[in-house]
Amino acid sequence: MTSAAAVTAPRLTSGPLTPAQQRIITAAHGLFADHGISGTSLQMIADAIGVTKAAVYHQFKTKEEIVLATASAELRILEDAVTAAETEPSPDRGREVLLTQVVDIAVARRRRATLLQSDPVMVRLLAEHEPFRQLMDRVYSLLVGDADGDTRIQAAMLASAIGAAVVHPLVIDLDDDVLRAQLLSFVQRLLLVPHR
Amino acid sequence: MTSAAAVTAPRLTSGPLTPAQQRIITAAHGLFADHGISGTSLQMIADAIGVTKAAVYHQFKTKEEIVLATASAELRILEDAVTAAETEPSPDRGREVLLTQVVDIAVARRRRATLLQSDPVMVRLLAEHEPFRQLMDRVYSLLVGDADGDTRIQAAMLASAIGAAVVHPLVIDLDDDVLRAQLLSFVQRLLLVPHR
Amino acid sequence: MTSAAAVTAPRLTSGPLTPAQQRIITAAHGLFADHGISGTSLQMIADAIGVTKAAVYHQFKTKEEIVLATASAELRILEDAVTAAETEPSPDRGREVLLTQVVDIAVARRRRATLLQSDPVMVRLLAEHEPFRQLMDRVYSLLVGDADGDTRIQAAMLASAIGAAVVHPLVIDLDDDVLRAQLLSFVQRLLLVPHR
Amino acid sequence: MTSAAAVTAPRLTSGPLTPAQQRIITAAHGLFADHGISGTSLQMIADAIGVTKAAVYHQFKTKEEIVLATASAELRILEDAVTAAETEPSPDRGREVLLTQVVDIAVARRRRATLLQSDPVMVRLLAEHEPFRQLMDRVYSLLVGDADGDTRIQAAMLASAIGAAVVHPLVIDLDDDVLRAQLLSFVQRLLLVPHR
DNA sequence: GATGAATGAGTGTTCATTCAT
DNA sequence: TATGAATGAACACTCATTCAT
Repeated sequence: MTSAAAVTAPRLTSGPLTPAQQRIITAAHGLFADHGISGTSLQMIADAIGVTKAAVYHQFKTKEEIVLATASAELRILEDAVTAAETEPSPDRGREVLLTQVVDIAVARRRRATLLQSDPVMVRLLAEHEPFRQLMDRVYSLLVGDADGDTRIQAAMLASAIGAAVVHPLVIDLDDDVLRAQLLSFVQRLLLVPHR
Repeated sequence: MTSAAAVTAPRLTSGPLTPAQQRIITAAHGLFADHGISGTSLQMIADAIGVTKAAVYHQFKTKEEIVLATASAELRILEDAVTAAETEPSPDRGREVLLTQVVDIAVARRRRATLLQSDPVMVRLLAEHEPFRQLMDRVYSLLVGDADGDTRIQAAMLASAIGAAVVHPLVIDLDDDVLRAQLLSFVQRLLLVPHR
Repeated sequence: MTSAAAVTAPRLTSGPLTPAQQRIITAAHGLFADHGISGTSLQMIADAIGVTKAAVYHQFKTKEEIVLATASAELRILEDAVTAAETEPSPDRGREVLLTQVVDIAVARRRRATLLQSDPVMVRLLAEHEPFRQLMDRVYSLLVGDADGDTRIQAAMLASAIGAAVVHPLVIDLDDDVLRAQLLSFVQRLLLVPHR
Repeated sequence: MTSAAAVTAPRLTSGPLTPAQQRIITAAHGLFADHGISGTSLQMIADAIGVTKAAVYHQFKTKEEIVLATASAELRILEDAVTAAETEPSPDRGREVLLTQVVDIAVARRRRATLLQSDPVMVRLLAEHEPFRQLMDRVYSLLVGDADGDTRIQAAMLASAIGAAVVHPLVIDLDDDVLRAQLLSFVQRLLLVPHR
């Protein structure tokens, strides 16, 4: 059932990026994370990779397209995790698999990942773009499923908390492996241990 | 000890705001939350309250001052909670008092609160401004104390979870009381359940 | 009947222009006539009157607004002629009065007038803006009335001849009075000589 | 005499256009008529025929060359009419033949023809390019010849009026044959019937 | 307290054009 | 023949900010 959904779910993006496009979105992503999307100009992106603004525009028709491409690059990784989780037989296992993978992704990508959750421009874009909405629907469906109210909220909080926690000042200089282990332990404790 | 710090800690802002200033930062805060700080122009703020740009400049010398004022308004509430927590005799009690209050604040103010954590402009401002840094030091000191890595991650998770969870799509339409109860439960489980 | 229409007909523009706005549209009109509307940049307009682009934008929100204002200035004169013609008791007299006045206007303003008929940007603007469309309806109603195809062509010839002739290279250096007399003669012969 | 001039007059353009070039100037002409020359970009032209900008540049070295080519295509038809008129023995007959043909051309090509008279870019180009100037000299020589002042102006006005009238809103949906017949009748009446 | 006018530097985007392939 | 990548200059427009009134 869950696996059936995975089969028909549309992928996020049109095609692979050219090396030139890759360089642009890599630079853009870093700048977006540092200055916010609105605070990042195309001039800054162009300067960062040593080309002209017009050259950037040759690869992407608009700034929005660049933003979308950075989001896609990030979300494609999440999509794979979701697809994997959807093949799990039980909702509980699916939820656990997804959160475990989310921890991995969040820790591994740290700073970059935050962009997706926090920047208002990105939030609006994700809310408006159908493929993104569909992916988030699948995520929520996995997290929430047929769970009761308490479990729903806890799953949502956990997902958010993981994303936000990995960039928190208190842990910013922590080793990746230590952080990942700790987070996984938290997830299991909070998700699985029944709440008295 | 903790209370001693509170005595000498400098307050966040110069003085109370005039009604005209209040109207400006109220409008600004809403716009910042919607479009980000970089994405909000003084023209938008002026339009939102029906005055001219120059009138806004009459109240605040720069845009940064407006941003600072919106942050101060939010953080002053947090400061009171911190000050209260610092008077508690035991670190454990202090932490609990702080978290309980923070949950209350976060739930009550919901959307507005995110701004402080997420917007890159705000993050930079908070990192650069001494009074903000001192307040955050007090917060972390209360949460973490002289703790090891595990506890730090715990605290980061707590802070992040509270901040992020209250604006999560899955809980955005939840009743305030339900959300507050859930968050408190979440906090307690993270704090109390021993970690093997 | 005709006069009744005049009473209710809406005027073309909102209000009188400030001196600063006047300077802008005067300069703009000349540049539009020389380089076309698309061929005239706001930089050119700003340079022509010795201010910055931003100063121009302080007076008019968009380039289109400037174009509209130049059109309005020109058409307001036409509107007065139309209003006068509409008070004439007989359609024939109304037509004659209008054409006589239009000849005067066209000759007096010469180059500037062409802009309205020829520039594709202006043509589109006039076609889209309701007040302009209404004025042209009144003009055509006066010229054509409930006439058949022949008369329509006659009217089109008249309007075109006047508009086009005044800027024709062969007459461009002609004395105003001579040109006006010729045009009037032309108009009368088109109108009076019966068509077999 | 008039015919002698025709023999030595240089033709307008270098040579016949390749099919690829034809497709380009056909598309360009339509776009020029709709958006003006300044308002038409090479990208628009390339898109209109489904090739790349660079492909267009492979056929024409500059945008000006495209504009020139569209003008040439139009003016070559006029040139034939002029050449025919120049073989007429009497100036009066020459004038009549020319205007008759101009009516035919103007009606048959309608919208496209206006471009030549109205667009400021085209006007400048025609004024600067020697072959165009020579053709216009021949036209004016035919129209004006040794005529007196009145006839000169009338002929000029007629020529202009015909060009402008065929695209006038009042006649835009009229049948070509009806329009042509009417215009011819006007021309004969105004040109030949003596003015009392 | 507030306004209108102005500015210099920037925004995202498009321009005509070139050139290696 | 045609393309894709690139560029410098320009485009319309907005920015935060200043200042005389």
